[in-house]
Amino acid sequence: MTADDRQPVRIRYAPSPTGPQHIGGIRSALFGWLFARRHGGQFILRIEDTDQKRSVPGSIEMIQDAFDWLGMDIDEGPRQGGPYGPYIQSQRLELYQTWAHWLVEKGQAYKCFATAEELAQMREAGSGYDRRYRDLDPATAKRLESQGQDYVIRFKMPLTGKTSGYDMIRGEVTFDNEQLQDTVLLKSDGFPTYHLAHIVDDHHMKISHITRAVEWLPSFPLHLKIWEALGWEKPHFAHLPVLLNPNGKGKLSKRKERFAAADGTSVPVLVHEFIDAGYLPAAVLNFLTNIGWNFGDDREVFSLSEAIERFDLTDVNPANSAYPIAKLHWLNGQYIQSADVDHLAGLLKPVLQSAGYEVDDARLRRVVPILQVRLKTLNDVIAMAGFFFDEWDCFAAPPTEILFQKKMDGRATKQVLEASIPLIESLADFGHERQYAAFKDLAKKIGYKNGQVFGTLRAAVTGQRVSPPTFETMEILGKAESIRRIKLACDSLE
RNA sequence: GGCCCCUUCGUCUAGCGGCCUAGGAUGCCACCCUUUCAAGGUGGAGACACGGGUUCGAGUCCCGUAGGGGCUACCA
Repeated sequence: MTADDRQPVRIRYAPSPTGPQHIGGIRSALFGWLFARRHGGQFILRIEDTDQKRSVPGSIEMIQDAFDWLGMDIDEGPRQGGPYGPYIQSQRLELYQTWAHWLVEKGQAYKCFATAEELAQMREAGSGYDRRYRDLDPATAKRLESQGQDYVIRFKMPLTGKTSGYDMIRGEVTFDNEQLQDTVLLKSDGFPTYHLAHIVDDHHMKISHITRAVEWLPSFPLHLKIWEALGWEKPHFAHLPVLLNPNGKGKLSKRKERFAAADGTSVPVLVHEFIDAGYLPAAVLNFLTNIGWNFGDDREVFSLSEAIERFDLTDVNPANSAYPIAKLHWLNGQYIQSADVDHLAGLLKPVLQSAGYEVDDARLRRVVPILQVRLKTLNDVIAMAGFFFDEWDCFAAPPTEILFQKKMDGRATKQVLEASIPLIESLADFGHERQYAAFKDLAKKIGYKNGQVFGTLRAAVTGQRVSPPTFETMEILGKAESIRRIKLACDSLE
C-alpha cells in the first residue's frame, strides 16, 4: 500500500514527556519520519502529557534536542508551531472534554461513578471493571453528579461481535469485542486518557497514518470503535516492531539508562548517551534504519536521503529485534573513516577539550588523517592520540614494560635508542617515508627486526604500546621533540 | 490465566512456491598485507523452531505445538 490515497501524508511522533529521549522512541519516530519524507509529507511532534504524575519538566527540550542532533527535522510541534496547534495535550483539554461529553450524549459513552475502592475490589475479584454504571438510569446519574460525586467517562464497547482492522505491516488483525473493557476516556480530573486524546488530536491534526509501537496493537480495536463512534474518517495504521534487549529478552524501552550487556559491552539507550559515547548521528540513524528494514542491494551503509528514496512502511519486518549494538560500533567506524578531515577535526576537538586537553587546530588537522582509520568512536581519540595534545614539556619516559619490545632488555633497548638519535639528526627530510626507509636500514645494520626497532621508537616517543603509526607520529612531533623524547627514554635506562 | 502479535546463521537481515546445494552484514576464527593497533584482502565455521497438511514442488501457503514479545490502569 502506498500513501497515494491520502495526501498529504502527515505523521506524528507523540511521546510522553517523561524524561530523556530513549532510542526506542527514536526508532519508531524514524520509521514514521522516513515515510513522511518519502511522500513529501509533514512530520509532527505532539507532546502527550495527559498523565500529570509522570510528566518531567524539561522533557520537551530534551526530546527536541535529540531530534536536532539526529537531523530529523520536525515540521510542526511545540517549538515550531503550526496550523493545528497547540501541540501539547494539556493545552487542549476543552477539546477532549467536548468530545467525551458528545459521546455520552450520543449514547456511545457513559459516566461511571465507581470509586477507587470499588475498582480495587473488582480487580481483586479478577475480572476487571464489571460495567456496573454502563446502564445506570439517567435520573440516578444526575443525582450522583449533583451530589458532587466524581466520575469518569467510559466508552461503551460492543459486547459481542468482532472488530478487525488493517495494519500496514501485518495485514488484517481481528479481535473479539468481548475481550475489551469499557475503557476510560476522560478521567475524573478532567484529563483525557491516551485512548481519547490521540484520536481527537489525530483527527484534528489531519494525521494520515498512525505509526506507533506494537504494544498498542491490543487496543487497536478499541480505537477503531472510538473512531467509528466519533464518525470520523480513520487514518491508516502501522504498528511498529520494537527493540528488545541485546539477548532478545524483554523490551529495551524498559531500560532507563545505559547498561552493561552480558559480554560486558556498554549499551547506550538514551540519545544523550550516544552523544557522550562518541557516536555520530549519521551512524546512529543508519544503524536504526537497518533494524526491521533494509536498504536492499546487500548494502548496509547508506545515507538518510538514500533511505528516504526507498523506505516503505509495508516493507518493515513485523518481528521485534534484539538490539544489535555491536553493529553500531562497526558502522560508526565506517562513518569516521570516510568523514571529511575538517569535519572530523571539528567533532574531535570538543571531545579532547572536555578531557582537559588544549587543542591546537593545526596540529589536530595533521593528526586526524593518521587516526581516522582506527577510531570506532570519537572518544577513542583520547586513548589513541591524547598524547599529541598533552603539555609536551611534561612528557615523561614510559616504564620499561612499555618500552621493552619482544626479546629485548635494557641494553638492547638503549642500543636502539642511542643509534636512533644521530640517524634522526642526519635526516634532512623528516617525512615519514624517508624515516621508514632510514630506520629499516638501521634495523638491518644493528641486527634487530623492524618490529623491534619501530616498536621501541613508538614506545619512547608516544609512551604507548598502541598508537598511530610511529613515523607519521614523529613527523608531527617534529625532529627536536622526537629526539628529546628518545633521549628521555635513554636516560631512564641508566 | 485470557487475548493479540512474532519465529531464517550468536545477532541484524535477504527471501513474497521452483532463481536456495538459503544470499549479505556484524561478531568469531584462520591466512595475507604490515612498524603496534586498526583498516584492507582472502577463506572458514554458522540458520529456514518442531510436527502435520496443501502442492508436481514449501524457508516461502494453511493448521497445530513449542518458544519469544506485548496487552489485560482514572500510564502512555
